Amino acid sequence: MGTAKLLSAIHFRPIPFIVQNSLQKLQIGKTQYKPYPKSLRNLATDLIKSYFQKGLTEEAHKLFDEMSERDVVTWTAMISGYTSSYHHTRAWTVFCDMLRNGVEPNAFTISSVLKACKKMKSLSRGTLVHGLAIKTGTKGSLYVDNALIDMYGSCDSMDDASMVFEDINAKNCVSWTTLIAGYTHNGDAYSGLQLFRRMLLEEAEANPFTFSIAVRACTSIGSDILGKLVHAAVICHGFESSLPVMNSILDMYCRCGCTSEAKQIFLEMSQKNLITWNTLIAGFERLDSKESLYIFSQMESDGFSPNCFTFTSVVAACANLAVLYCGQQLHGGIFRRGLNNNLELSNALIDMYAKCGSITDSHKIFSEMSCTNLVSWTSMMIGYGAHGHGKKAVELFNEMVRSGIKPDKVVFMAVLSACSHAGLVDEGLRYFRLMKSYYNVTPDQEIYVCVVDLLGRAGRINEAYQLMETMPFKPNEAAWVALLGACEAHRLPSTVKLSALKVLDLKPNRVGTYVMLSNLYAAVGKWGSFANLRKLMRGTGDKKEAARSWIELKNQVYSFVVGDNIVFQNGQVHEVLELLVIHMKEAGYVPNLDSFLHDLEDGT
DNA sequence: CTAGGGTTAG
Repeated sequence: MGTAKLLSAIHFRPIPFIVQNSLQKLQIGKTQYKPYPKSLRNLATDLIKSYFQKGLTEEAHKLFDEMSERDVVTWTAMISGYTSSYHHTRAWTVFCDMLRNGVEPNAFTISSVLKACKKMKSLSRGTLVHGLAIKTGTKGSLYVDNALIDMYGSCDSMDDASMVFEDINAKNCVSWTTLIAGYTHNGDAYSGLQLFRRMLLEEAEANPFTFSIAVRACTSIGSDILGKLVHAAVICHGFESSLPVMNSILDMYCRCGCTSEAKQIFLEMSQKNLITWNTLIAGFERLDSKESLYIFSQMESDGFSPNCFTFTSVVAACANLAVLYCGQQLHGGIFRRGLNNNLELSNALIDMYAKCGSITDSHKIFSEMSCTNLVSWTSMMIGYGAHGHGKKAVELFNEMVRSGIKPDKVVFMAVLSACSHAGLVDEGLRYFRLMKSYYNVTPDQEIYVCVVDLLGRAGRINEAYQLMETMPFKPNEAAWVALLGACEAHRLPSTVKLSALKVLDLKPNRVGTYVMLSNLYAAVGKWGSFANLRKLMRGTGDKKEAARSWIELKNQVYSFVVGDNIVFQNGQVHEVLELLVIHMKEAGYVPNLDSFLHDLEDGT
């Protein structure tokens, strides 16, 4: 019976005992023909491999258990099967069993188990295997050495990775690429690029893999200048035809903010795939959300079908633009395509609905998710915070902790900001203390700014100022801006002046600060200082953009600034705005017209 | 039976 035939027979309905029968039948010939046992094992190994490829790990395990004779190849097939199907710990267990059974590992085994160590991020086990590789003489095989580089690189041990690399006398392309990737993934992209340069100088053979990781290194540094150099090298080596390489170049230009370069590359690319479109759409979501929606419509008319990556970006674009109707339409498309179970996409939808003002829809998505992660909870809490439901955000935090998810820095920023906007000062301060003492998260500068804001908004300016003095950082611009806003809101002219001057010291061109300060001078009748400051402001060359508001009405977004005659744009918009003003007055809102008057005098 | 690369969220 041929292997192929046997394999196809069990393809759809794997029944191990049938296989076992077949194997036993084959064993009849064992006494007559010596080579049979070996081919028998080969056949079983082929089966194991085939089971793993189909994702049938249990079947592979059963067959392995039923085998009377196993050689290195069989053991290795199990190890590499488990490793490539994300059962790293089981791969390790099999490896240990193998050693206990007295089977000596070969180069195949060692590189497979090193991959498992890499996935487990276990430096201790990886180092153990390194020693074993030396003992068994398998170190020296390029496969083993390259796997060692990769393992050390993934376990944040770049010195060891580099040592193994330098020890190889016949380095190949994989050796170079793996080490470059190691540096880049460890946040040391400069060393990665330095190595890449050395590689080109030594005229080692580079392939598309090498170039895409080099481009990625430039992206993580955020340097389009280096990126352009690598791009030139790509052209010199004739890898412009490689789609992965061009996709990473496109990503690099997007993330470095080079809008026109990104567009040009995209237009010039002779072949594009879904990843190409997704990269461009994701890039423009960050740079120009409106444009990313336009690109999305082009993609569909170009015959590409969006996947969850695509939708995640365009949903985020809707969140940035606060266009609810558009977001709802996308949500419909997501549902039709059955993508509504994707974790990242659901997280983006939570954020979108919250930013578009529909917090109930955010919660509906959140509550219907089959699995959630830290980001899901955080998005929901940020949504509640922005809608003024500080209590709900805090409740959610406690529920999250109870469900066994460990909070990180961003969650605490969400809690603190929610407390700040809901006036839950003491609650916020309690979490700030627990953050260090109980959750073991070290507060950074951004967290301190949140707490300054928390105290400031509540009018506890002195405490806010004290915290700024005692925090382990020199107060940055953001901290002073938070204090400045608080002082202004609580009408404390002397502290406004102090903090405004501090902000100007740290960021001389911040026009908003000049505006606040000049309004302050005007309020106390110091017209001379007021005029001086306004003059200074013009000298900064940084113009304050007029504050823009917008309203979405019947699938159309209308934006306007002070003084726009909205009746001309659309009578209905005007009506809606009038209604809003009535509601606001009913709710007791008294507009602050202090600064408004001065702006009129200034003629702006 | 063995090694390296391209797109997603707070």
